[in-house]
This record gives sequence, C-alpha cells and structure tokens, in this order.
Amino acid sequence: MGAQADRAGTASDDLIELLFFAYRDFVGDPDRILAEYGFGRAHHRVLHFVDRYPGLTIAELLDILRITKQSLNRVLKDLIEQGYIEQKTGTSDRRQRLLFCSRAGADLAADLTRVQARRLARALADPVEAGETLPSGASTSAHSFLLSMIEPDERAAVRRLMARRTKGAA
Amino acid sequence: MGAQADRAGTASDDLIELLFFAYRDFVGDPDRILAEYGFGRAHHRVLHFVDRYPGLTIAELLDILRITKQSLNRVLKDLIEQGYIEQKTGTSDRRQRLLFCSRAGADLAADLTRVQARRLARALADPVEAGETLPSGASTSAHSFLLSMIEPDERAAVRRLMARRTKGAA
DNA sequence: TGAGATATGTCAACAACACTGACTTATATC
DNA sequence: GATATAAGTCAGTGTTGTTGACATATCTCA
Repeated sequence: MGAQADRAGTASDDLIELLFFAYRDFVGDPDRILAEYGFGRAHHRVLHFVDRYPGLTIAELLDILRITKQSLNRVLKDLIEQGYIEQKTGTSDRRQRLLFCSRAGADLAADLTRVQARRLARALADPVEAGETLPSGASTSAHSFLLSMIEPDERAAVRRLMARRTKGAA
Repeated sequence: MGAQADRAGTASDDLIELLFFAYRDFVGDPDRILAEYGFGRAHHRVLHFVDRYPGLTIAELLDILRITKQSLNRVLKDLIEQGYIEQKTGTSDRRQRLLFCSRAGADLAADLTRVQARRLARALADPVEAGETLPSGASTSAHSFLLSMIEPDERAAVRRLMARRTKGAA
C-alpha cells in the first residue's frame, strides 16, 4: 500500500475526531444563548423536542432523551415554572401530560434552532477548501449519513417521530 | 412553494435532530466498554487524543478538550495511576509533561476506536434505504462536511493537529 | 544573576446533569 | 375491585464541568 493509507482505517479515524470537534462547536452556539436564561443543554434538548413535536408525552420524551424521569423532571420543572412549556392533561388518557411550548418557549426554541441551522447550512453550502466538493445533494447525503449512524434498531423509531412533523406541512 | 418545503429550513432542522441521535449512539458504543474499566467519557477523550498524538503536552490537551486543568487532572490522574498513560519530562522544555499511552492504554484506545470506526464505516458504506445513495466519495464528503461544521477560526488548529498524524505514515 | 513569565499540580467549594431506589397519586383496564 | 400504567417526588450518589487561590519547577530576558 502507498504512503497515504498505511494505517488501517485512517479515514474513519479522522472522522471520529472531526465528529468530536464538529459536535463541540455545534452545541457551543446554543450554549451561549442558554446561559443568558440560566439554562443548560438539558433544558435545550427538552425545549427542542417539545417545540418540534407539540403534545409529546412524558414517556415519549423520556424515550427520546434516554434519561430517567427524575433527570427530566428537574429541567422540565424549570421550563414550566418559568413559562416556556405548558402541560395539558391528555384527552384520551387523562394520566398523560401533553407538553407544549408557550409563545416564549417557541421563540426561544426558534433562536436556538436558528444558530444551529445556520451552521449546518453553511457547512453544506461552503466549498470548504481547495479540492473539497460538496455536491448539490449535500443535504440529502448528510441526512442519509447521519441516519445510518443511528443504531439500526432505533432508526424506525426516529423515522416515525420525524414523520410526525412533515405531515402538517401541506 | 410546494407542500413539502412549507416550513423554512426544514432540511437543516431535520439535520439538527439527526445529529443529536447520531452522536448519542456514536458515543454510546464506547460507553459500554469504558464502564467495564470504571471510566467515563472524559477518560475516553483524554485516552483518544494521547493515543493519536503521542507526546502531547498538558497545555495542548487542554486546548483540544476545552476544559480546565483541574477537570483534566482528575481523569488524567486516574489514567496514569492505573497505568494507561505515562508522563515524560519534556526535553527542550523540562517544565512540560509529555503524555504517552502505555501498551495497555493503546490497546484500550484501539478497542474504543474500533467500535466507533465500525459504525462510521457502516454508515458510509450502507445504501441506508431505498432512494438514498451515498457515492463512493462518501468518506471525503463526510470529512468535508464535518470540517465545515467546525468554527472557522479553529479549523486551522484542527488541521494542524491532524496533520501531525499523517506525517509518519510513509 | 535575578525578576518575571510560563507549565504544571493541587486544594477546596460548587453546579449541572446524570444515576439508583423507594414511594405516592391518579387513572385505565380487565 | 385488583392490577397495571403514567406521572411526580424524595433522598442520596457519581461524573464532569466550573471558579478561585496558591505552590513548585523551569525558562527567558534584561
């Protein structure tokens, strides 16, 4: 083999590291905004999913975030007390608590989404550097790549969740 | 606009979420191995970078990880005491502590890298689903995409760091 | 050589966010 | 009415991050 590819798995090894750096900066953007509100990443995640999937139940949220109900409750309580998220009793099952963003919650969620979407859009659009090319289908490729990174057993659940959103668009 | 793209930024919005799920599973793999050793993610990150860049100094490591020296020291101490990482006094500057993996450290790092590289390799190779295609240059595209996700000011530093590794390959 | 900068190590306190285990309340289901 | 389920809560713990203060060894430069 040539000098370039001497070490096995070099390509993937580089990606491991790039994923670390990329994710670090990706969550760094919202961190600055959240700090102004006294919130952390845990609050962000809750706000994000409630904003995108209004009417989410506690159980569904726990399944998405993969944390315990005690951990969720701590941050959810903050968000509710400060008026960013509202609870409504389920209609078909009155044991459930359906979660919704208030106007303020939706606004904050939009701010957070904006900075992250901006970084992503730039990353997909920029020619980056000499020799690097991201074809017009970059967004589709990225979508496909990230989906494949998800544990196979759980891809269906993620697809199902995300399909909820696309529906109401027509 | 059509029914598909009603909401502005839908593509990027989906990617935000997929990045969350993908990263969750990506770090989940090593977590299971680390737990057997009583280590956490912080230990993983230190071990990873010391393994890949032997002779790294404390200051360099702090710059990469973006944590305080107190935080680093806690986990670094564990790794040194348990024989996974070794320190050597710098030659040109005797104040510096150059970090190296022991045999055991390199073995553990290799185990951790293996599971993550496997997931990445699969994600780049798999046709994922009907309609989705990842061209042969998938690895290059992913590399380019992730690099573009990094804060522009810091890309040079990341490139410089990663260039260290490629050198010795010939 | 001596003053000051730099690299590292360490002590103490604290905060965010995760965990386990145990228990309660309200509601649904059979 | 017995049992299961959805959610809320109390108490304790662990990891990983933070600040602030200070110690030690070594380098650099006037």
